[in-house]
Amino acid sequence: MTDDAIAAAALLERISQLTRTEEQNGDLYPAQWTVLRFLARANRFSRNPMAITHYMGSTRGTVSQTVIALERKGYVARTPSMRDKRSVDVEVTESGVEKLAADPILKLAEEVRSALGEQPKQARTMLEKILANLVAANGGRPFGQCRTCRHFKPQSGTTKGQPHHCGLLEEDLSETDSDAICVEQVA
Amino acid sequence: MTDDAIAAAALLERISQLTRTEEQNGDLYPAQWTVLRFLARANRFSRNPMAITHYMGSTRGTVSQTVIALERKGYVARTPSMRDKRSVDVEVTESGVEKLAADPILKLAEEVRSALGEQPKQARTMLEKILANLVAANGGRPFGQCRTCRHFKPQSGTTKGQPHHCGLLEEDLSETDSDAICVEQVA
DNA sequence: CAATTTAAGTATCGACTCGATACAATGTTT
DNA sequence: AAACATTGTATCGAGTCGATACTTAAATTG
Repeated sequence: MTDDAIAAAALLERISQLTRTEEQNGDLYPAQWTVLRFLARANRFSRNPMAITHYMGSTRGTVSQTVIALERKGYVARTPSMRDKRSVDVEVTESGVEKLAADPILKLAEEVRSALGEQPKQARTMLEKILANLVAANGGRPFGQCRTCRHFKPQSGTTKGQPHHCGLLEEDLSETDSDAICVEQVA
Repeated sequence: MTDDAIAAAALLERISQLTRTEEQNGDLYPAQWTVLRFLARANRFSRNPMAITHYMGSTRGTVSQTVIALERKGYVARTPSMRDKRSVDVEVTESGVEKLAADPILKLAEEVRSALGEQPKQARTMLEKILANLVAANGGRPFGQCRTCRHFKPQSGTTKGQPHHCGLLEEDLSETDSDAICVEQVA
């Protein structure tokens, strides 16, 4: 009865193993791809080493090294944070954006599409559920879209400029930030 | 339209990343778990470094090191192969079997089960399709069950002892070997 | 408000991963 | 018998990863 679940877990492992070794063909390592990808999708409150650490379930030391390696390769830039002088803002450079156009994850997405035909939505829903459970079981953070957060306060169309607001950080939110994923997001 | 496929690929990546870091809590590294797990499921023609290399999509050198590390830790034993003097048979020891009882993949299986309720079969089927595509696209080997192979020749119940036979390797097959996965398996 | 505690980031260590290369020994072809 | 291919190992360099120690800055507490 639990056979299917174990088989599914084993398949998940093998798919990730094979994808991982494929990712290694290039000048970026798997962990570096993960960080670059994350930074491209994260809002401005989340583009720092600590948020990356929470996202990856890793440790500060490891993430620090990975970010330094990415900076050395020219794909990200680090600048001291204004909000918190202990912290560092990590931004994807133009070179990094170009690199992401050849993200190996796109190849995996192609496999998913050709394997599942026109129903990749089911796969997405299924994997989202598994991830949610995994995160909940390990005290991790969901990193959902800012717009779907409990602290997200949309403002009426009467105000121009920065229409939305975060009730937790007490900061205004651009449309871009609202669409991106956030460390602090709570459903 | 391709959004769901990309999202699914990203979820696959994140699930594997988080699972991976969890696996590291113990005296075995992710690659070592993969090898130990594989050896426990592989038939006798597949319990050698070269088969492991094909399974993981890795290289001989890397696998060699991982197997040596596992031997040092006492979870596998290496003996020269009779069939091919260049080759080495790698067997899981009793200690290795005990270790596998605490396989972290069982925890992932638990997440899959609790996330998907009583329909983990759909997840299994879906992931099997994705893996098949991934393997086909990269010239890898499927590592299916020996019994489902093109070269598998079941013998009638009249003969006792070794009832089945492999037409490729011209070797008799026990029930255990027939149920296990094989490097040479072809659908 | 000063003292203590907590948090963010970095540096370093040791074991491991991983591709690449080189090499020895054995199999396979020709 | 000679040329070629395959299996496994050793070694190198860059990276990963948890652990530990340390610095600086923020948050708590008295």
